[in-house]
Amino acid sequence: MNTPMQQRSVTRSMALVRELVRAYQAFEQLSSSRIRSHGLTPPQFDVIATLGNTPGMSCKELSGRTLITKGTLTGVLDRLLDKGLISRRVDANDRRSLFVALTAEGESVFRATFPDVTSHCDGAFDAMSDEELKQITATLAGLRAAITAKLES
Amino acid sequence: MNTPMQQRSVTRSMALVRELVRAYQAFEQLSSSRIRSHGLTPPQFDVIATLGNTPGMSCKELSGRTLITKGTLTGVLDRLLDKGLISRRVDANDRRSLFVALTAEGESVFRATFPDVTSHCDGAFDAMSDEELKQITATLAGLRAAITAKLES
DNA sequence: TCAGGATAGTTTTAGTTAGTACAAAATAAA
DNA sequence: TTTATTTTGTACTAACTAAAACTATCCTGA
Repeated sequence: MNTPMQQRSVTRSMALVRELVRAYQAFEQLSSSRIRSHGLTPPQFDVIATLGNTPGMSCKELSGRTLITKGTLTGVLDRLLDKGLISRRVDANDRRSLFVALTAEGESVFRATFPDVTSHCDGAFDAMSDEELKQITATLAGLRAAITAKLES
Repeated sequence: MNTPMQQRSVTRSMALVRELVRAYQAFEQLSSSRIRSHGLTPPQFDVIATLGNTPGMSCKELSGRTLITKGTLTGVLDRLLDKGLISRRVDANDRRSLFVALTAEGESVFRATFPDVTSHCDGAFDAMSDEELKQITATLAGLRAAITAKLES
């Protein structure tokens, strides 16, 4: 059992954390359902969206930009390859490296899905002013900074 | 290609969403690493924490409180059973239902891990005042409300 | 009472995740 | 050059995830 003082300390951030998790989950649900309606999973969409409007990139860069770890990325790319949406070929300069790019069909999927998903999600914030969005963004950045600081300690 | 107007509209909430995701991921990393140091996974800890200080409950109730879907819960409970931390027994009143509770060892794991994990995570917000926490919580609640409203439309 | 529907939990399927180990290739050091 | 280290991507494992199908049980209304 905790003393009352410890209990109070432990509980101090609980409401905040719960709201953070809920807001995140709500957004995930919003974007995920729209993405799945296009026959893609969220990580697959993430890859398509990252490759869109680029000439392509290495797995390393793709992994860094999408925050998908390299082990996971292998499987995601496998499935996109099966669907014919990407191409994978060895880099001429560095034979360890693969150059990943959208195929013509991948490009067309990108053009069809990306604006739809982003504008749908954007619609959640129609009622907010630019100023409001800016303030919330700053609040979230501060929150992340506090958590990151603790992570690094 | 989008027209400039569409592009602006699509991009309006991007910074906000990115910060929301990052703040969430940072918190997940903070709590997850502490939980894993106790030899539990986050869902396993979630179950232990939910069962702690209760006489036990059905899978249905456990699923509702932890937000773990019932199919996933089966596997999580299997592994906690293997570790000897929970018991599962058929409800006498309703033979479809299972009554899940912590074992003595599960109770002791709860007492050892729960205060440690929550106080560690709480430490991220030491530099913030109660007032600040309250404001951020309210901001997040508003954000969630906006997203939920869109979800339901 | 008994047929149909609702409910509780498990199983199945497809996919994502982190983490570890690994092989091949590139780079640095001796 | 030969050795050592780093980097890139893949393979594999254990765990988690949602969703849908399935099984057993319960309940309700004719």
